[in-house]
Amino acid sequence: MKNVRVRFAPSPTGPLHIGGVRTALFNYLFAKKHNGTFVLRIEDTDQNRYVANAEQYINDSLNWLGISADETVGVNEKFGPYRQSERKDIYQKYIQVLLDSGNAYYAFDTAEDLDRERKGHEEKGKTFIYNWHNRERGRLVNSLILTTDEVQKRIENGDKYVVRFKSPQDETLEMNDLIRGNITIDTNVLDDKILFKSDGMPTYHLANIVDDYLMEISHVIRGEEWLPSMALHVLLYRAFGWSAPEFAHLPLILKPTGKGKLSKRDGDKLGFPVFPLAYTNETTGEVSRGYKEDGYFPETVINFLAFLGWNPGTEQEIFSLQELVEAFDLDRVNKSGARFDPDKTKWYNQQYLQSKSNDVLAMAYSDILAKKGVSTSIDIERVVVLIKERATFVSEFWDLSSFFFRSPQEYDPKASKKQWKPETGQLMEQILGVLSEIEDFSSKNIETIVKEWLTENELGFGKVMPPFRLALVGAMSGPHLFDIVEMIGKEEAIKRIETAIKKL
RNA sequence: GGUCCGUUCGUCUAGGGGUUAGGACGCAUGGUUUUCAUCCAUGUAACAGGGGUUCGAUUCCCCUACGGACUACCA
Repeated sequence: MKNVRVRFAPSPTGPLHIGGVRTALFNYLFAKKHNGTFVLRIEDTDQNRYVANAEQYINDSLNWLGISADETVGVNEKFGPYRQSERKDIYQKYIQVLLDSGNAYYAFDTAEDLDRERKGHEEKGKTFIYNWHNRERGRLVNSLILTTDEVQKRIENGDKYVVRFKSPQDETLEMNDLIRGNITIDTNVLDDKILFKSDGMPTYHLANIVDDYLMEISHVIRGEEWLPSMALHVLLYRAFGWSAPEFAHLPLILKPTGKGKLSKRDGDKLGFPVFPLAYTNETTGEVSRGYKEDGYFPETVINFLAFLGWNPGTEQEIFSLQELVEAFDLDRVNKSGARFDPDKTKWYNQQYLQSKSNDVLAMAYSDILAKKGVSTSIDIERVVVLIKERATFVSEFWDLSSFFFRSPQEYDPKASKKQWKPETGQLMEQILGVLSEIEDFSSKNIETIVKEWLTENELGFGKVMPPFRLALVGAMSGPHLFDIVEMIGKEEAIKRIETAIKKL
């Protein structure tokens, strides 16, 4: 494939949803697979919805995931500027081209008039389409109906106007989508879309086509919500006399349950993030959780996102970013929407957590301990070795290992009732004696000696070991008991047993 | 309502004219661990329905149903 250039073109209206992140990822993978260029363009043509910190958020998210753009604001600005708000004069120039060639026209209809038309049609069970059906009826006010003089007068008069695309009549458009194949559309059902707004800004449609052309975009990979606009876009390329890029429309990410596409509310309701990074809405102060802050690794997010709508056709499910680049292929992207499954994301994180080296995990855990104000002489890495296999998130480490750093604050009531019998105290007194005499306080040695003692005295394992664990841990869970004994040391072990005897 | 797109286990999906329709998550059971978790094994469960085409259709075609997107001077 020659000179692949793709773009991710979000509008900075808030935090980047994982659906958007997935689109960015697929663009990135496709670009890298073909030694191409991944462009990030900021589509900020809607001044009303603009959110100041959103652009930074987009960059931070892509950086965290390791899929930063090759070209964007401040980076290799070969075709800049990369913010559409800074390209106004360019659009002005190109809309004039369309006006001159008769592919676009001025329209003076007010929003209220159009609303009335829509409602009127609706009441009659009809659909209002702003195109040749209505152009000639005289109810619309535009340069196709008005004389040149009238148009001129209105503009000079300062009348608000928009520029609309003049869509062709009676034509069947055949288009190709890399994922969906042939798509046919009758141009008679097409709206004469607004290309230029009365505030002097282009709409998405115009800006998008002009920029993709000028930035030499070869493949447009975007969400399925754009499929209905594809005809307009193809027509625009034709009107300009440009050859259109290839299109690929990605399937949507759907709610885990119920109807519709994944939204922020689903995350709130079911308890999972829908954003890569936590985000604070500056006006409402509302905080949305993020995958990063929830303890997911960037590899996890990349991996599960890649598998939403794509698969390699093999049984391999764990892919690094580099492996994804090699395996990725638009041919293997699905057509239908994928329901989001939070359970599977956890499974991915567990897989990645297990594959992390102990010192890396120990470092992450040290940070958590420091924040909790826990200081210890215990080797954190040794703790990590003992607990990591039962964890999905680093954030679970504390609950899995707090007993290494401090004696039990309380005893699990259910376990106490079941394991601590009237004669248990006596047995624990005995084990105290056994422990205090052990010189080589290593897990193996303690285990051997305690087991010998149990056998010699014909004591049941089930009578001694569970309360022993309860005394040290406070619950019936945790790593191998003798590993815990070794780790906390003789003195502490004895202390904990004494406390348990008193308390239980 | 209109237009377009889609439909394989609960979920993500593989497959594709003749298969015991495969894998993963989840769930269940058993084993390991005299704890819990992990791990391992096993099980659970699907081609939306109806017509064609064909010797044969889950696979190709049509219809219906259902789902989704779009239908803004938002992207």
